[in-house]
Amino acid sequence: MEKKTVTTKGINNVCKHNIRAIHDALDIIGGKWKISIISCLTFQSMRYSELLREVEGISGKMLSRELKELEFNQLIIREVIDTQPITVQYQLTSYGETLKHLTLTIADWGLNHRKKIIG
Amino acid sequence: MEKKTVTTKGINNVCKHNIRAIHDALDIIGGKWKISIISCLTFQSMRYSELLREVEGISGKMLSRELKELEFNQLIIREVIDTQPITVQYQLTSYGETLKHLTLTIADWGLNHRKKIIG
DNA sequence: CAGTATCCGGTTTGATACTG
DNA sequence: CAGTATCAAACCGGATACTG
Repeated sequence: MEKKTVTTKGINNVCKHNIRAIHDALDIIGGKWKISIISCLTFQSMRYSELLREVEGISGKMLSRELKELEFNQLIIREVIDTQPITVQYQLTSYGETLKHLTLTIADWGLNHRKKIIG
Repeated sequence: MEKKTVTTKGINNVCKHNIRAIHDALDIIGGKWKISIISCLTFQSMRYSELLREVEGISGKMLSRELKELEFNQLIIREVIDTQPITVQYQLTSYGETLKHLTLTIADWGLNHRKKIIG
């Protein structure tokens, strides 16, 4: 029951605890493009081809793969619209919207970082 | 000057703008382990071997590689302590500490996510 | 202790061509 | 339009052995 030992253990537990939580989060949103896609859909729902244009650098293969995973994890909904030819609209679920704060936090930091290194 | 056009362009610009910012951020903190390492060092500075224990699953090779990159980007400081044998202490820079909010946000979401899927 | 060097299989990713 | 199939290249990352 020595105080220092208890404190250290306390910190280490918080640390491991957080790492586990981070790991859980990154399992879902940790891909190379997922945060970007979610961020996009935060502003408005979009079609496949729109996302392809908006998410700079992503290939079609990667986009459909990442979308599939996001859908599987119930962060987005895929809606097929019966036009000719068909179009597909992607939108965040309400669960996906719980990531809004997270994506904004990352974007904020990235913006400040760019300011810092580019000046 | 039609209103709808202006609005749409505005949204798209915000979208691309955010994606660029996210991309900038992920360049720095997007590795498999970086957020976890930073989260760890948020609580206290640590030695190499302590990090190896705390960051579950990481290998020595990956840890030193990630630490090198974090140091290069001035998020952490590596301090060699002249014991016998030498020990090395890693700590966040004040710039690295600007990531505190971000890591907590991710950990929070991950925690809630675990609650959701495990119940 | 705190790493580095090497080997090597597995995964990720891009380019391109193709489909309904 | 919204994808899928296939191949090849690049990268990731573990195990092991080694160094100062």
